Amino acid sequence: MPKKKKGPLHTVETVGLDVLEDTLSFYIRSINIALSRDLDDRLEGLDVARGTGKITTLLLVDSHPGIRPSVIAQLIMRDRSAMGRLVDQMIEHDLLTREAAADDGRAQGLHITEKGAGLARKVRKIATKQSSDFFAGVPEEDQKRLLDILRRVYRRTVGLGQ
Amino acid sequence: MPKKKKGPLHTVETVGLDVLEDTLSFYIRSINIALSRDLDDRLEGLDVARGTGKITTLLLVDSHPGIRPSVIAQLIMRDRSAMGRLVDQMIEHDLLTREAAADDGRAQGLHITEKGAGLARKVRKIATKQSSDFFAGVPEEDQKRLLDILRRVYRRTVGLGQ
DNA sequence: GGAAAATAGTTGCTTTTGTCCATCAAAAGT
DNA sequence: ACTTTTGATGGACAAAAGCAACTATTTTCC
Repeated sequence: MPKKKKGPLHTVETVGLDVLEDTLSFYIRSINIALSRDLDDRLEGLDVARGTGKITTLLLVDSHPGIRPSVIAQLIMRDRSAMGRLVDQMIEHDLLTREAAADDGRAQGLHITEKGAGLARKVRKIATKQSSDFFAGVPEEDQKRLLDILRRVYRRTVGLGQ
Repeated sequence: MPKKKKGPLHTVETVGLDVLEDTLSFYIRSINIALSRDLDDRLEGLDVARGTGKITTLLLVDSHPGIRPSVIAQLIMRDRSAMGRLVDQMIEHDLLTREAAADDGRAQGLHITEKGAGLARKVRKIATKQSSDFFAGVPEEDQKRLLDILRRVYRRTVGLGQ
């Protein structure tokens, strides 16, 4: 009979997650934390640290010149004031420019700068690399399926038809 | 020929997500936001609002009496000081109690209160309900597979053997 | 044509949260 | 005995998110 090891009853290895074991929210939340930290590390010093939406904003402005802040806000589920501040930051870092929209006096159009475009290229690589790293060991087919499901859930949540 | 509709070039419906379209982090982040807000709504007034780890803590303490704060901290990926404050809050709300661990003078064991146990029962229902609501329209089999993948990624991230 | 409602954006404020750092006590390893 | 980890606490600080109020423009609709 093995010697009784003294120590805590419940350790990280032995505890079950209760009902959370089969629940979306727990995993999503945890993985989100892990993913964010990891991304911060990978973006070290890249002017776009702390993924509060900067990455999405950067890429969207790069691929959709003239896009409006409010559109991005909806996509990243933030309110306009937060979005405004985000844009301020990025302009200070010389990643974007802001112009009045031609057709609507209330709105603005965002445009990428040279520096922003360069950064966008790097960020694209990093983001896709991270994704595939986290998927290490998961069969290609499952990856696709997972992304598919998440995409569907996301689109429904944001209020886009499937 | 259809009349040219004036309006912004890029709308929420028409923009693509660039490279993020196929990237884990974006969806995880967004869905996390949506999920958190939704959960807050469902937990309205339930003493465990704002899901910063309270839910996980509550359930874990309920199903693992005597569990230590530091173990929970690891599972929810927070540092001990944040965890301590979390426990403080929950003790104030009379959901938990804190005792010195019998076998280790530094450590504590957490225990659930009556009130906490009652809340845990409600929270379990709410959490599973939310999960299935978000999965609406996704075939059972895919749900299982998705959770499976997320579980694997999570366990690896926290540092548990597969 | 004009009043009312909706939309885009900005600003200020408050609250929450998380992180960093130092400290202290106990345990484990040498 | 000593040094090094580990568990927990407290303070200070910074980032971030949510709210509400306000301006300016546009759209709606009577």
